[in-house]
Amino acid sequence: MATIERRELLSKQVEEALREQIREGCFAPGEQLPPENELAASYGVSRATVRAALANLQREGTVVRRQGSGTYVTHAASYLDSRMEEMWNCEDMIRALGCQPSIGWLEYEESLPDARARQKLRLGPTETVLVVRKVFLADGEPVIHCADYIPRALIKEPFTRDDLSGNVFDFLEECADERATYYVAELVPTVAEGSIARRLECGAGTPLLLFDEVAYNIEDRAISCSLLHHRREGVLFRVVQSRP
Amino acid sequence: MATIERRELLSKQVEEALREQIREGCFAPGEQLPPENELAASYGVSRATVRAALANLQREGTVVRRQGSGTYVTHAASYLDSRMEEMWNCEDMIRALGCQPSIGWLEYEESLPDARARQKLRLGPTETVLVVRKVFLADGEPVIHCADYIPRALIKEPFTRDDLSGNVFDFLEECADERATYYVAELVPTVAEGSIARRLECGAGTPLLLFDEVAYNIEDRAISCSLLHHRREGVLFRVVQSRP
DNA sequence: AAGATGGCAATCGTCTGACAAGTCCCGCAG
DNA sequence: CTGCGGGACTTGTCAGACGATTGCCATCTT
Repeated sequence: MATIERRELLSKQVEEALREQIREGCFAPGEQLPPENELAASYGVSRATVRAALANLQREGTVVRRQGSGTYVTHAASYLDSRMEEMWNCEDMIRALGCQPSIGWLEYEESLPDARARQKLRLGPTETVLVVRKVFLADGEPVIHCADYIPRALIKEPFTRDDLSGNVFDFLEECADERATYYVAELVPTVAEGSIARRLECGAGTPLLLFDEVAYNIEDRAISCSLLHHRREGVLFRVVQSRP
Repeated sequence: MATIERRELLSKQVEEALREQIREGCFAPGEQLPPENELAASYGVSRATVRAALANLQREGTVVRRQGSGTYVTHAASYLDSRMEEMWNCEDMIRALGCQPSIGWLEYEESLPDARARQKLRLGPTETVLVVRKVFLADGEPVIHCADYIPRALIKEPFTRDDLSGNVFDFLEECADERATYYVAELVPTVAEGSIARRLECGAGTPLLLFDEVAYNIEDRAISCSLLHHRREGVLFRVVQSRP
């Protein structure tokens, strides 16, 4: 059964098109965008649709809008590729740093979840999870230690080791027909120790950033949780906050 | 000259009202919101305005909208108070952790900026900055070491030590008539050492989270930059990412 | 009885046209 | 040269309509 490609919302398409144009430099930071009416005409949509797209770009800080004046591209637009919101998988994260991603190590098992995962995934006492542990390399150097927990009951299709080497959201779409609509990540600064220090090939005491994530589907049910230990000298992520 | 209170956009007011109702539990996670037409009627605005508000709530992950079905409050809504986007100042940050904020130490000076600040603020070689360093306490315990750099030329009003004890954005609005429209924060995991370890009263090697921030006004000019060292066991921040 | 099918109402997405509110610029009077 | 309008332009809001999708329910088929 081939997955039916949901037609994407028009406003989403316009939003992506504008973001792409900004990314490519068609509109430079500081520059004023064409007025909404012109944008609407050039994309062949209504002004309401353009406004929905611009609202999203404004919320993410890519543009600012001033009533009576116009819509302007901000400096923050130059960080479009290294923004946290784009960080839906480790490989893109590594590419955003300008490095080549690869998998350094991978193991998986089916088991009863620990208390933490059971609570995060809201599982019953007998339900099992698929645990996938892997290390991502950036230009050959280990930078992320990742542990994904997926409720076993969700997985409907048989899978191979290869299916697990991508990111967990792609795996869920393929083998569980579940789509992650949003996730909640908790950020905890920590230091390397034990097996994680060993697998990341860094000394105990190296500063790490831990992401403790839970992903939900559109029905608001937890479909996976992950522990991501990030090791990296220098900037790890950028966060842009706007207050229109 | 009293600052003229800009009338806030209607959609922004509706957005804030809805967020408040959700925060207070009038609409629980999982619950369906009234249809857009009803919301519009009950707030006395047009449906377009309600839709603009809902679009923002959706983007921040507080609600999801399903065409043909309705708008639903998500689990992520329960994290509304501990979300990173609300983190425009250290005191709120501490309050979000359930602690009482206070200032433990404060010093300031006017000086030539170091290369880092000069570059971030795009200053000429002779321009000076006001540097404010302080330590925030949560229930009496030091948790944040903060260093703000403000271009001296921006400050038009005389100020006292008290003006500096609030957050930098309030200070800028009062004494420089500048409003921060957005900021870019870079997250760096690090460990305590030297004077920062001493002022945060923690041993060298304690994991810290460093925020390297630059704030911009609506004209996209850098108006301040800050270095924030956060010390805290357990969860520091939550990030919600949605993919509608 | 159980499942498949079709229609219907509810809801969000998009369109159209208009007006209000705010900003910017330029000419004009002083 | 300076200050003051006024008009053109742009974003914000309004109103009403229709299209697209979903969920429900009655009906039909097996």
